[in-house]
Parts: sequence; structure tokens; C-alpha cells
Amino acid sequence: MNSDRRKPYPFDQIEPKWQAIWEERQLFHAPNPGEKGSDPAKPKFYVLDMFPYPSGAGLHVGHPEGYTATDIVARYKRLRGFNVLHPMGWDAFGLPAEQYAIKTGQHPAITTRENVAKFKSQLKRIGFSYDWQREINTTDPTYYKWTQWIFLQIYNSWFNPETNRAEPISTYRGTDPDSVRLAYVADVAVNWCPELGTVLANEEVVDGKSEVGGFPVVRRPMRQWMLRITAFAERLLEGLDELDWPEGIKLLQRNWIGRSQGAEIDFKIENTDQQIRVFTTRPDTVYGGTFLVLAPEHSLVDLIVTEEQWPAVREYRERAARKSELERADLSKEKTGVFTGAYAINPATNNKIPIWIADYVLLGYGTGAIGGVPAHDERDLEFAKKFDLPIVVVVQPTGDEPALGFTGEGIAINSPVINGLTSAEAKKKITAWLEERGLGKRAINYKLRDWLFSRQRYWGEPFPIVWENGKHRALQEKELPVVPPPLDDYKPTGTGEPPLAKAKEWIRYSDKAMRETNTMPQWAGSCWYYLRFCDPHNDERFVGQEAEHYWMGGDKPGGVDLYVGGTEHAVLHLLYARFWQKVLFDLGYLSKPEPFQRLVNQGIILGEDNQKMSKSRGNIVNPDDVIDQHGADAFRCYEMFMGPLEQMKPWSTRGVEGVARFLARVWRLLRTENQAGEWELSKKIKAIDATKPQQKLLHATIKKVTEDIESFSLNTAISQMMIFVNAFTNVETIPLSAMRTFLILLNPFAPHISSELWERLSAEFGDARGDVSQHSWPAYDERLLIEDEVEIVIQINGKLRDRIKMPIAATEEELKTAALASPNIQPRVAGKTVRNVIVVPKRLVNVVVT
RNA sequence: GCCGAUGUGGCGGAAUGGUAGACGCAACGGACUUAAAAUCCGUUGGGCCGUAAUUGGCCCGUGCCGGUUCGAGUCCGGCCAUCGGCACCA
Repeated sequence: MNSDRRKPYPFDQIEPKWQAIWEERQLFHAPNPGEKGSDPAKPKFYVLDMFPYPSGAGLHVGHPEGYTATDIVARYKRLRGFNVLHPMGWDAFGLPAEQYAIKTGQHPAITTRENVAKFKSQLKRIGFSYDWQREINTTDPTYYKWTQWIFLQIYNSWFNPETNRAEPISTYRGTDPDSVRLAYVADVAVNWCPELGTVLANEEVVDGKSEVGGFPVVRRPMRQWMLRITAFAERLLEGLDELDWPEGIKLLQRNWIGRSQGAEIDFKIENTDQQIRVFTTRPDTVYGGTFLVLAPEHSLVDLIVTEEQWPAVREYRERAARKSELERADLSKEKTGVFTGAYAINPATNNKIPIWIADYVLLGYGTGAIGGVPAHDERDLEFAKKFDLPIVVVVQPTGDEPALGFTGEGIAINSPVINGLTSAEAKKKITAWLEERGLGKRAINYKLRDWLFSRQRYWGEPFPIVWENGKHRALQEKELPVVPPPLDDYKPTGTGEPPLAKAKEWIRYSDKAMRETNTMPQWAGSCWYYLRFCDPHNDERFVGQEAEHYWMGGDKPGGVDLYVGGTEHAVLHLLYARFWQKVLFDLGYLSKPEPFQRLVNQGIILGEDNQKMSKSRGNIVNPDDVIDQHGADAFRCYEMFMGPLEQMKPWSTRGVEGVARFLARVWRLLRTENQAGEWELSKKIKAIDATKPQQKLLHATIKKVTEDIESFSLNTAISQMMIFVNAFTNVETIPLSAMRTFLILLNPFAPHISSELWERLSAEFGDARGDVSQHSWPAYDERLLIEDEVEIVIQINGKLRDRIKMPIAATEEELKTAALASPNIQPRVAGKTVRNVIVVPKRLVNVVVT
């Protein structure tokens, strides 16, 4: 034939063949209710991958790990009679395409189209059973029209604290609706990245650097669009309880939301009628409060600083403002701060205490001011020592640790109102005491910040907003989509003004009104894509009511039944999407308050050298190469056989070869090579009954594979199929029916080879026609698994000493007698006292002697 | 610093509190072959005893120390290491 090494089986022919058949017959299209082919009796199953950003580099082996797992589940559920929604799309707005455009001048839409084509062909080569009729792209105007529409719903809503939900802004009775909208404009200290020329969300800043590119980020006040996610903090927290997610991910979200309960206390400022409100989780330590510290940017600073302290304060503030996030977060450095010259009155002690400013107090958390309790807070103690401020111990530890610097719970001392109480009791009592006197109240704070929602970039969704006379105003629904202008120069301006501002024509909405020139962050499109998949071609609505109700589960549990993706989205996408879902749910557009019922995180795949895959290390594995060499089925099976999905694990070329050998053995079980080097059906295949041991193995395999798919243990499912195949190598005759059943089990994992072999069997034997995927998943017969005889382990004092064969039905007494009579046991027990004999039926006998 | 996950052969990994190491890789030996590849068969945690050789027998072994239990990779307590998250959040 040719000089190529002969393939162990012709995957290079059968894989494209079956992919073409699936596409032509649209076998994996899931009909919506009411559509042709929809069967209302079928239960639905929605299994979703986190859709990728189509980068120029194409897929690496990490992407298809989760995709393969979901594909196996999707195919399995179809075989079990579910109507399965298994879609794929493109999260295509974002920085890389734009950076590329800046370098080359090529429009990001062109880059995106090319990358999408590449990704799609790679995914198709792996044989994923996506319903490509539902493909979506976040950069498509027919898609982002609805992203903009959802923004308008958010903009036109407010959070009603009385009903604890989002409501149309028309129900708001106050005077300034703009102050309560869920989307609002604010001057905020933002994370400005000069290199990228844009602001970033807190979640996008890692160690003071941009998550994308790793460029330095500095604080800078700017006018920005914000989404009021903090209003939903409590519901985002509570909602987690009901979700079938990994506990670790729930915890990450809980920590990110960062709820803490305590009190707000007002401190009167001496010689003024102003007061400073502080938040504390330890109101029981109020008697130990010997100073106040304000964040340098706190608005009261201007009002209270004395003449002689102004120069020092001004200088300190300027220095703090110049600091990058990284510098400010640097814990190893010493505490800094400046005295304002002003004093406050501690409401518990009535003592006069100094007011300082220091950058260890953050404007954005609590009230931006704290009461310094140096005796029971590490940071306050450090600060007090540095600046020689008084320290008063007010909590006595119950153990023998020193009271000074004790931050745990103990007994209140030096605190007349609460002396002798435990910290928990003291908190309650002092809070009530403060409340009675109008000096404070219970309060809850969250670390969660409102979501900074605007970016100074070109390649994102424009806001459906115009400005007139300095005020913002929403566009009408009929004006959507707002399409960005064509531009020759995508570069950030460097001033913080978005690139869209360069489109002088475009920004003129009317004589008086100008368009908003910021764009939305990349997360916008991914916040609701799972909803669009339910009804991707609807041009009347973002998702049709009936389709949403059906696929998202309506009043039944479900939503997205299974969602698989990486942990990197634990607090970004997964929190934002839950937020949008809740807003749309409150406004009556959706049937469920939570989108993703079950979440599974796949672990990352390391390079063969056990290091993270990266271009610089040169250890990236390309799926195309693997498929060229071993075929898509081997690629799929190896990805699953490597180990538990959730775990981090290294790639192994040898491992792929092992799995490829398994599939080749499956092939040769049913097909043999004739003299001419052609594959033909094995003569060993006969329409006979399986032997009893074969029956048993078959049913054990059905059981194991079924249970393992249900529990996501896909690696051990493959092991079991290997055991099955190994048992049939070198047998004289192979029963047809057992092979057919096996091919169905194999189908979700290796769809091409199982389809081909199924078809060949049908052709030869003239029955069971149709695609293997059109048949149904086999049931196992528990009765066939029962053994007549079992091996019983005999232990003495827990140590294995003998094994005997016993009938399955042997009674405890029989087992005991047989065990004690066994030749290996008798001499060891002779002359000793048998204290006890533990019998575990069908398993073991443990003789306890002394 | 706080929180979380993980720790089992040469390697990836299996094990409802009940035979540790399934399955695969690698290695070694054999069959087939002129030869190689491919394929098939066998051995393979460590140490020791026994025997001409086999069958066999014993001890140790799931990061470390302790506990619960007839019995612990698995449960409990304390440590160590690696990875991940958060990090002046009052």
C-alpha cells in the first residue's frame, strides 16, 4: 500500500465516515417542544460545557477533557431515552482578538471567524455529539442584541429591600431612580491597567496584575458603569446550599462574598456635630477602642483635619493614591498613617480618642473607618505600637494565653456594661445597649463589591445607552442591537477614553445626545449563553418561554442538569451568571432562580514532564497529532482513562498507545485480516448463546459501566470494558448478542468504532439495523451476577491466613466451622483461646485468639 | 497567616471499614518471524525462609505519630509535604 506504518485498525477511514453520517442525518439535534420530532413523553437532559474563547492557538488537550466527559454523558442519556440538549458555542469577545487587531489591523471579527472555524473543525474531528444547529457566538449581533437587551432590563430595575428582589424601576417611589438602578454610573477607584488601556474588575486582578497578560494594575478614580451585585449578596450566598456543586467551589464563592456579622457604631467627632460610623465584628471590644482610623480617601477627612495637620495628611493621601494595589497589599511592610489632629468620643467610655488616617483601612469595605482596638486586633496592635497609642485590654482569654493581642473569644473585662459575659453574650448585650441609645446598630457586611461593568475596549458589546445634558438614558428595545462602528485604529487612547470615542460619526446619536463609548466586559456574553442555547434562533425574545421552561426544568428540579468546566471560573463567570439569572428570574422571565444544578470541575492536564503545559516549556500536546496517530476514539478514551476527571494529571504518550491497543483488540475481536490484507468479519462470531461465565461477565460489565457513568467514574468504566475484551481474546466462538450489547456500552466512549462494528454485524447477520446510537442502553440482570461459590477469606486476628471456597448460601455457623477446620488455621489456633469469631457472610471469617 | 484539596508500586491509577495494588503503562522472559514491527502467552510492591525445581511459608508495606475497631488506604486526633484559593475585609 504505502510506506506508512500500518494502522492497527482503519480509524482514519471510519471516523470521518461516521462524522459525515451524523452530520447528514442530524442525529444529535434535540427538538424543542412543538418542533418536528419532539416527543413530550421523553424526559429532558441538559448537559453543558463551558464554551471556549476561540483563541488563535486552537484546542489543546485540556479543552476536550471536560468536553469528552459531557459527550459520554450526552450519548449515554440519549441511549437511555432522554431528549438531550448538548450544545456548543463561542465566547468570542475579548482581548486577544483585539490585541491582534492592534498589531495587524485585521478586524477582530475576521480573526474571530477564522479561529471559530478552526476550533469547530477540531471539535468535529473528536466526534462530539453537539447539536450544531444551536451553535451561538457572543459576537454575533443577533446574539449580543439580547445581551444588550438584558442590560436594559438590569438598568431599568432596582432592588427592593422589602421584597428582597429586583423590580422594575417604575415601582420605586423615591425621588432619584438613578441612585437605585441595578446598573449605575459611579466615580470609583478602579483597577486601571495602563498596558491594556482599560479598567478591570476586582476578579480580573491577580496579585496586583491583570489576569490577562500579567500587566501592572494601579488604582485610579474613574466614571464607570457598575452592576449592583451586592444587593444580591445574601441570596447568592443562600442559593449555594441547594446546589449540587463541589464543596470547594461553594466555599470559594462563600469566601468571595465574605459575609460578616457585627455592628455599626457611631463615634461623635469632638467640637463638631459630625460623627464617624465604623463597622466591627467585635462590638464587645468597644471599651478597648482607643483611636479611630479612616481610610485616606474617606470623605470626612476634609472636614476634620486641623490646620497644622493638613500638610502631613495631604502628603500621605497623595502617596497612598500613587501606590499600586500590589504595594498597598504588601503585608510585610510596616503600618503607616497620619494623625488628623481631630478627636472623637468613644460612646462606651466617653473618652476622647485621636482620629488617624491609614492605608490599612480600605474605603470600600464596611464604612471605610474602624475603631482601633489594639489589645484584640493584630493590625491595630501593630499600628498602636508604631505610633505609641494607648492599649486597653477588655477580653480575658479562658485559656492561659496572654490577654494582650488575644483575638479569640473570652470573657469581657474593663467594660462596665458587659463585664463577666462571654464574647458572644457581650456582643448581643452591647449591641442592644448601643441601639437603645441611638449610638449603633446590628449590621452585616460583605466583601463582595459591586461589579465594575465597563471596559475601554473596542471588541465588546456597546452599551445601549446615550448621554444627554450629562444624564444617561436607555435606548428603546427596537433600537437594538447597537453595533460598534467600523474603526481603523483599535488602539486604546491611553487617556482612559474608550476607542469607540474615535468614531466621531457613530457617537453622535442626535443633535443633543451622544452614545456611551464604553463596552461591556467579556463576561457579559457568558452570563446567559446557557439560556440562549435553549432557543438560539428566536428573534422575538432572548429565549422563548416554552423552550426555557422545558430545558431549564420549569417547576421540576434541574436547570442545566450537568455543567462541566474548569475551576478558574469559580468566582467569576459562575457568580456573574447566577446574578443575572436571579435578576431575570425576579423580573419574571425565567422559571428558576439558579441556573446550574450540578457542577463538575475537570482537573487540568499537565505536560508529560508533570509541568503545566505552556508554549515556553514546549510540552503542549495537540489533539490533532494524537488523532492523526491513534484516532479520535483512542483520544477520547485516553482522556477519560487517565484518572478521575476532577484530578490534575499528566499526559502520557504511552498511555494513549495502551488505550489504542484496547480499541484495536475490540476491532480484531470482530474483524480479521484476510490473505489480501482486507478486513472481514471474524468467523468466530456466531449467533449462539453466551456461556454462563460469559453471561456473568457481560452483566457485570453492564452494571459497572452504567454505575460508573452515573457517578462520573469514567476511568474505571473503561477498565471494566478492557477486562471484558481481554476475556474474549483467544476464545473459539464469540456470541453475537454479547458483542452487540458490549458495542452499545462502548458507544458513548468510542462512538466511531462502535458504530462501524455495529453496522458490519447488521450487514452480515441481517438484523438489528440502524445506527448503534438509535438502540437502547442494556439492562443488567442481577440474578446472573450471583455466584454459586465464593471465596471466603480466613483471618486470624485480622491477618490473612487462608482462603476457602464455600457455597454462597453457607450459613454463618457453617462458615465458622469450615474456617476453624481449615488446615492452615487449625495448627495456629491449637492451644490458644478463641475469644471471638467474626463472620461476614460471603466475605470472610476472622478468628480472634489470644 | 487563614481556608480547601491531595499524598498508595518504577509511572497513571483501583479498592460500600473486610484478600491493598483492579485496569493500563514501563520492564523482564517466552511464542510467532530469516529478522524487526505488530500480535499472543507469562512474570513483575519490598525483604526473607524453604526446595534440585515447582507448589509453598513468614515478615514488612497506602506521607509521619497516635487512637477507635475483631479488622483501618478508608473513621477520629495531631503533625509533615505538595498543589490551589483568599489575603490589612476590621
